Amino acid sequence: MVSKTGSIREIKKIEKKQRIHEAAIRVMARNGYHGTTVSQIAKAAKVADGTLYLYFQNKDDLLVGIFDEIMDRFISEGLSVIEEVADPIEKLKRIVELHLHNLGADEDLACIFQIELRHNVHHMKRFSQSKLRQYFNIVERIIRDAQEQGQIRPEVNPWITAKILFGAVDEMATNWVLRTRDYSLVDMAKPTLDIILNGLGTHHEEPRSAVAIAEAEVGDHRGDLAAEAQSQ
Amino acid sequence: MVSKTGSIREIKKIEKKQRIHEAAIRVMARNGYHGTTVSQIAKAAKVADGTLYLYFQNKDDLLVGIFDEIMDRFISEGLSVIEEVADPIEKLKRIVELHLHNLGADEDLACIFQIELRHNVHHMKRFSQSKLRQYFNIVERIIRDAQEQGQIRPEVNPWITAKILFGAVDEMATNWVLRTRDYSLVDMAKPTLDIILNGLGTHHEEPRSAVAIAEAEVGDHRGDLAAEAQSQ
Amino acid sequence: MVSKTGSIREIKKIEKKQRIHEAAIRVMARNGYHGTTVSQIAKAAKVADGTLYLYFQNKDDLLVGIFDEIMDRFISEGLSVIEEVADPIEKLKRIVELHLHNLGADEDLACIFQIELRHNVHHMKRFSQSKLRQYFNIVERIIRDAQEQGQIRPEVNPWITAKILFGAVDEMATNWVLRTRDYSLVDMAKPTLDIILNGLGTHHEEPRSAVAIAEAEVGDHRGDLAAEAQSQ
Amino acid sequence: MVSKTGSIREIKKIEKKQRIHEAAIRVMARNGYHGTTVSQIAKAAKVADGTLYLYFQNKDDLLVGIFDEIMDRFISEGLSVIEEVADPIEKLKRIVELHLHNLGADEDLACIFQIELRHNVHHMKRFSQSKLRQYFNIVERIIRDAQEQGQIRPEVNPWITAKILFGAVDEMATNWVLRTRDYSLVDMAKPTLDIILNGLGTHHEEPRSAVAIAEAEVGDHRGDLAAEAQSQ
DNA sequence: TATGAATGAGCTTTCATTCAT
DNA sequence: AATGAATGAAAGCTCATTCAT
Repeated sequence: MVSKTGSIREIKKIEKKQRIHEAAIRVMARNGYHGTTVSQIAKAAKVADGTLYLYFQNKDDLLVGIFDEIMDRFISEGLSVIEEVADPIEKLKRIVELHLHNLGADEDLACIFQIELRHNVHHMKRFSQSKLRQYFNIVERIIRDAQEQGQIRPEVNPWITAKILFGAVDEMATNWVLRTRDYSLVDMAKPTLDIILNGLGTHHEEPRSAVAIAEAEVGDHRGDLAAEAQSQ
Repeated sequence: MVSKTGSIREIKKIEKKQRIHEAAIRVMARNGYHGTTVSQIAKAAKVADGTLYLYFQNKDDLLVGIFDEIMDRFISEGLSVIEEVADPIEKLKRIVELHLHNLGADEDLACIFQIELRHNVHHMKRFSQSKLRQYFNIVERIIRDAQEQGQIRPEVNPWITAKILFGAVDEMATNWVLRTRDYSLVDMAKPTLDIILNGLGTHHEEPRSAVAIAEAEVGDHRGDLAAEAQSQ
Repeated sequence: MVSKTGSIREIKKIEKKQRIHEAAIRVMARNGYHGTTVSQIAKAAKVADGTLYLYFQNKDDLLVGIFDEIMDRFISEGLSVIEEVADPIEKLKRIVELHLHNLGADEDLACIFQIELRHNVHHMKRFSQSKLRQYFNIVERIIRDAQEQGQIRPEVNPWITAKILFGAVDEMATNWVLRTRDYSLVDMAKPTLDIILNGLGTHHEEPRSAVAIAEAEVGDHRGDLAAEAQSQ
Repeated sequence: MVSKTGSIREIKKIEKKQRIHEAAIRVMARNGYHGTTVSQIAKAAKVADGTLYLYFQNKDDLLVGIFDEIMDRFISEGLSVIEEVADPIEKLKRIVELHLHNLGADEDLACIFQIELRHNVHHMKRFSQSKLRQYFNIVERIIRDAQEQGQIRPEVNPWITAKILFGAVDEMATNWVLRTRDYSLVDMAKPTLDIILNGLGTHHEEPRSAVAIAEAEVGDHRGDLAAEAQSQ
């Protein structure tokens, strides 16, 4: 009576949970949270309606689960990425690029993350607390480090700065989702970083930040970008 | 067949429409769009359920109507505000301040604007098009003017810049709504503008904006957000 | 204070009642009783919604009023028509022709009469009693006369006979309404009468009834009719 | 994913659909289509309101389903009945008898069939097309056969004849429903057939049908309808 | 573990009718 | 007599959730 294949079953269980997650993301990205029925998700995941309730408490819990999964992945990826470099400014760059890269790589996921997860105050609060707060804490830590190293003006508030950075990046992502994704989201990282990091910089020491220099390398692509932006 | 009291009735009609709008904002701010029933709105507006449908096609149209009303007010106010000054940088500052002032003055309105109006892709698209596009066009226009006058670096993309500015301000507003509004929203205008305008600026003329200097005076209380916010 | 124009007002009142009747027939013929709102009728009659209730107790009463009006007209016309001839068989012919002529002359009226007035048991009962009973009584009386004069077999039951005649004529009318009225309804009178009167006749005295002879005069039109019928 | 008890469930499903049909017929016969709520039908069928929608798309589809079911049964019964005899006239007699027998055996069904299924033009059209057309085609075919065998006058139009026959039978049925069914409906078959078949006949071979002779035996009780009807 | 038929609360919306003007 | 804005009861339908199999 003792299950000898416990671990295999465990894997299958995780697989099925994952399958339901994936299905939910696909269906909800197209129909929205309230426009999607539990039956639709079940059908897309190729399980029975009732089976969903073996893995999730209710429809809402499913959405929350998706959020937590996304955030866990984002954070662990973010942590490993910033470990690769020592320079705080470079860390910020990498985080923003990863953020936009991840969303830009999965349109449905981006749609869920930018819109469906925020469909009411309750979700928004949950969204802005817990996991997202970790994200902000990491960013704030880096900003403080940069301030200590004289790369960012000492007088700016790290919390506000993190908000501004996130807000700008978030707006880029949302806009990309709503614009039927007809341009590369990750390409928005550089111009965004240019402006904000420049705004944060201590310009008297070094008139142009490392970012600005890196940006300068992009060179003539800027014209493309501007053209693209205006063609929307 | 002709109404003798046409004008009076017309006024009453507008008043009632306004009353329903107000009621909807109050109730939806607390319960969310899907958590609010038409009956609840009707009761809050002190009209019968059916009366709502004399003024709005359906529940969704009611939300759309609120959005249009808000945006019309914001835009007309914004236009009159930027006419008062000639300097483009000053115009941007005033717009941001007005934006945060308006939302900060009505918590329920801010909640509707920041969250409920965006509860699905359909609304988001409507939100980002039409009226909001006017808003962006105005901001872009000012940015271009500032570039021509040498106040903003010529190489930044006005479209992206407008997005960044809006994203930062929007994030400030959303955060304020989710944080149970325990600090002054409009006070977020200055630090936000400081960073972004600084990032946009041609730093050789004026190394530090007046805002940055004012900010610097606040000193070292940066750890405490509320203090920071209120100290502005 | 005494109305000197009482009679004129009375006329206007009747006119308005008539106008509402007409409007109701037009609108209901297209949308059906339940598919038509009181407002639609009011608008078509160019009166306010509330005005309808000055002339009718409720929506149902309006339909009943239409029925009574139609029947009164049909019966009075029928009575005057049968007075013009003495022969009972000829009377029956004239009644059937009048019946189909009246309905065939007004498509909307036919639609109301054949379908909307019968939309539930309650109306059907009212329909088959009162006014329609007068109609049947007249037909039965003529059938009895024809039996006394040896034109119709004495053993047939006048009540059943009247039902059969009405049923056949009624089916013709209903079919015409449903078939988008692409043929002449009154043309159905002769072949219908041919079969039924022939079935009622005392064929040993006169192998062909007067009707059959009259019908023979139609001659070659029969081919047209058959062709038309089959083309449906 | 595969149901092990598929066949049993399938049977139960059909049974439940049937149960809902029955319930709908009972309730609608008393209250009419518009006078009956979905909840009433569900309660009568002893299922939940929502269960109805697992078997029918909407309230209207339920009515349509009933119609199709009735017609399928009528037509298959009709086909088997007319195969039992070779004589076309006898076939017509049997069809009419079956028609009135079926309706006369279930008062509620008759009520639905004669009245509720025809409650607006849309239903009438659906009623007169599709299934009912099959019925008419069968009757027309028999009439043509009878014409070829010299039993029905060659000059009568089969289409019109079928309409007259149906109209007469239909009126009998409707009248029976409205008359609180205080006599036997199937007894109306003989006198109806007597008149119409006599009207269609080629009277030189057999001056009087067997039906007419049988009818003649009833004698002089013709004043009393019930007696007449029951004496058949 | 998995199923999916069944549930029934709860929603939006309609519209005949009223009544203050 | 005429108006038409306001009413609110009432209905059809959906769908998250349950539970017998």
